[in-house]
Amino acid sequence: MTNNDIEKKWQKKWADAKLFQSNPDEREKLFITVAYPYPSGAMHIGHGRTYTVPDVFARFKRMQQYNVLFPMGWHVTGAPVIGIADRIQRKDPWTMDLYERVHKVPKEELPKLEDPEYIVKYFSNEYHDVMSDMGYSIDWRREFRTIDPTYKKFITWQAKKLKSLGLIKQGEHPVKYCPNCENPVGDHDLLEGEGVGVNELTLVKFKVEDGLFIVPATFRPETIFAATNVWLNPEVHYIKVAVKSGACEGENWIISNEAYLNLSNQYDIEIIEDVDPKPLIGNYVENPLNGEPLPIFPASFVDPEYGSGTVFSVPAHAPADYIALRDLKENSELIKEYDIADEVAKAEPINVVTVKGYGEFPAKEVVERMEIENQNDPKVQDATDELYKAEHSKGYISDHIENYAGKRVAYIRDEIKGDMIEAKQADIMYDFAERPVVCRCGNKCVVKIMDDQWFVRYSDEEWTEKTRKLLAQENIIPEEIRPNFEYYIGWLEDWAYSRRVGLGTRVPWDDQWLIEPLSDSTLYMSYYAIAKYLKDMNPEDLNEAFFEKVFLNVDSDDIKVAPEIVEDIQNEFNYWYPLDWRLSAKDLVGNHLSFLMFTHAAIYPEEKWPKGTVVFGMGLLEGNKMSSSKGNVILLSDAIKEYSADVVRLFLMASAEPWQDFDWREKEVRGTQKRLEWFREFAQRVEDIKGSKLDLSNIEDIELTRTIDKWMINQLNAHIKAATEALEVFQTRQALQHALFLLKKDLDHYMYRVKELVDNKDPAVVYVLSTVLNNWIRLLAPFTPHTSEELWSKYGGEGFISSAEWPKYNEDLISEETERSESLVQNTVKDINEIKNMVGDNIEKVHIYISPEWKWDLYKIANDVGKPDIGQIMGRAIGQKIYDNKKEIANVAKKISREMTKTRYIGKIDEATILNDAKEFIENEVSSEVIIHTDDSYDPQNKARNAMPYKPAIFME
RNA sequence: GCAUGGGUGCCCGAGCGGCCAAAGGGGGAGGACUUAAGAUCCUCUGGUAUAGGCCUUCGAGGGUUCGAAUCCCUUCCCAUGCACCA
Repeated sequence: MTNNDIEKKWQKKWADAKLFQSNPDEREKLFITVAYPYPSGAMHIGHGRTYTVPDVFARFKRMQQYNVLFPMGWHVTGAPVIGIADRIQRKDPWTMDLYERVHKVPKEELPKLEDPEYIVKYFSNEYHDVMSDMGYSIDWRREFRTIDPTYKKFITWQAKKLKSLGLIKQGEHPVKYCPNCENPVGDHDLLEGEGVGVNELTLVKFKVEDGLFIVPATFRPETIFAATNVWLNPEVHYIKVAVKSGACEGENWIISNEAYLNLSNQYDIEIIEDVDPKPLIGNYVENPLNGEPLPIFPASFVDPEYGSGTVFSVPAHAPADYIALRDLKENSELIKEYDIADEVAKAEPINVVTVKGYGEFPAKEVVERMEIENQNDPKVQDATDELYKAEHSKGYISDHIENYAGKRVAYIRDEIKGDMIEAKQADIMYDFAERPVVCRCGNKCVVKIMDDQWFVRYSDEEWTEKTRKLLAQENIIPEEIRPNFEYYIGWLEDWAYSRRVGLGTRVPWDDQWLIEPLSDSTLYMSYYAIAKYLKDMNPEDLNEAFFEKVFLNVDSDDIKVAPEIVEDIQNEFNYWYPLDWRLSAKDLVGNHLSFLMFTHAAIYPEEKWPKGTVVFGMGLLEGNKMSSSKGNVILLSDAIKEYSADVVRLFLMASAEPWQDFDWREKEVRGTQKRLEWFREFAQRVEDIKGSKLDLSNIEDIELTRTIDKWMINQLNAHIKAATEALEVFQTRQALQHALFLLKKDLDHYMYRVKELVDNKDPAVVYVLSTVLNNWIRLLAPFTPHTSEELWSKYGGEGFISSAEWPKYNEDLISEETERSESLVQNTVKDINEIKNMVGDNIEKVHIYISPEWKWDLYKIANDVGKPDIGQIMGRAIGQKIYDNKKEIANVAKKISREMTKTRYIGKIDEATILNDAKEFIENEVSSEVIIHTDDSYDPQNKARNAMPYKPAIFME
């Protein structure tokens, strides 16, 4: 039988025994969930880690005899699969290749992926199968997809509930939008411009004449104080538009024809006529902030696509403006053409921002330092980036600017913007941070303001406060990310609740919209508790009254489900809730995990609030970021075939703590595999050593006398303790360090120490090894359940190991004294060999001198004093008359003072017995005869006086 | 830029006031076993030292302390997130 076969065998046995089907009972419950996957591709080892952590924890808690519920569902709502299906339909080569080669979809299945619903069905089935192959202890009766009619009913209730609480409202919001498709577009729908942000710009109104404005857009409204002129590009097609409604109603603006596309999606504007820029050049506009007249100049760098296609010039602080002005001053032809000689001559940079490291005109400095040739030099962008960054982070408004002087640029910007909007001197517009942004249909995208969008009001103060309280009561693992949660909960603005495209549930009161997919995943852990009942019910019966009763115990005449069934369902919910642990990836802290907290805080009473959150790190593959789209992944199903589920689980759990990034390195996975094989062989070896059938449920108890045997049991107990404590807080790596690696190291050491006894079936050794194995199989069961089941059944364990009792440690069997005894032996061997190396090897006898009683007394005194204070130690030692040679006491006290910073005092240990116990071993290790002295009757070189507690003196001859 | 986390030996990574020249793995060197290879086990892997010692090291600089990889300040560098979406 291969390992894969063995694993399959146990998975079937677990399923047949319904081992992981959890129902309410008398035991203490534990409810753990992990963010359900969005199955748009095959499961890879990164996902493997995510779902193995809760399984390990669930199995651990189950062995501690908790009633554990670990369910799973499929988040299939959202837009990505729509795009994927579309690309498959178009036979987009990159997508086809990705799904055939990376996700390994069989050729005959591939065409079927044209249907988005088929995609999620296909991959959620794939996930289900791989999760089973991994041996996850999931209660599959509660499995669902988020487009199941019953689930949609649940979401409908949730939506209405939030709305009735006043937490959903309608509003406006800028989105990436394709005018051709007439739809908002997500990043995955773009051909170009993925990840490009939408920036908020200030549209500043420079008056040309009453009611007519040139409206340049800027990131830096504070620089308006230093404007010297306005730029128009003579080669650009400008138009005049009328604003038909809103705060700017009745105004006419001059913008570029290209800007119209974007701006018309944000303002209610209408084109009046074309505008020839040339006659405008040389005319004046009015600076809204200070009423200064500013001339209009020509510039070729003005991009008609960005903002409004016009620019106001700040030569002191904007490199492009500085160069454009310099170019213009040198271009007599242009000056003549537009007859602007006086104006150009007068135009000089004006300072507005003071920034450390720069003088009065930073733009001039940067341009000159970078040796920028002219306004079309690509280095202009670098110069701009540098200066914008510096002025934003370190700049202050200069002293001559009224009202704002001395304020930090970073803080004052929004204030200036707000003041100007209030005074109708400016307004807001949005534009992309980078271009181009192209929809998959091939058209350029714009920023559109959607004004009938629904929002969840996460900005609501009262709600935020309640959520903060929820957070404060929660366990967060790792604790370090709690500040992140605090930050996000405070920072979250209103969240767009509705979308136009994708799979999902309709907004109940406005069915042109779908509920945004992150918003249908904020309360669904409750659904797991009851999913097994709902599966076979008529969705039409699941009205709001039903959910109100089940979750909130609100009575109603409208409930259509039979009362006794409702009661069962309600009881089950009340049994499992609140959720004990929620697990999810790091990148969901700022949205999903926070939303979950918000929603629970809003809908449920405090006793139903979640109790713990665990956040995951990411996965690396041989040191590189894992990414399906780049093909840099290993599918979990392949890894299972190659190494077996237990090896994959073991590696994923051992290589990093859940919240750290793990790195899948083939070499180390092989190492893990060998380790597990070693463990299987070890079990067999114990039986071989025993020489008869090993029966783990019937280990003959015997009294241990040898130090080394006690030491091994001591180590076992210490490792059980450490592993247990680590697992309680999800430290899978730490737990495995003890439960596998360090325990193995100790066992290796033990076997080495007792190698002479192993052949004689020494009863103490057999007892120790059987006890170790008995505990060890159980210790590893959460991590390698299949291997543990196999060994457990093979060597006489009772029942399934999955429900066996978690090893208990005996605190009395863990003592520092025992630990120190063995290190005394080890250190002595080490010291002897070290000296031997230096002295040469014509050594026949090694004499070991043990520290006399009075030195132990002195050590104790030194320890009581607690500081290397020789005077005080001496005083007490003499007072207690521990020894009559004061000079010798002083010498030793000095040594102890130094030593005690390195070796902690744990009380006296019986060094004579310990060393005599290990005499044979030491002799073997140092290949000489060893004589252990408790006095200095034979001490030709006067070495015995070097003997110190925990460190015997050594003499060789 | 803002927020959070982090910089440790050849590499990955633990440690977070004194048992720290620093766990554990990987890699490397040597040894045992074996006809040999592999597997396994043992030892070593900062420098130096003919009696168990000494010296230097935990991004850089400064400080607190009898004592700092660990605490405080300054500084440099790296990772992640910053939203309409899984």
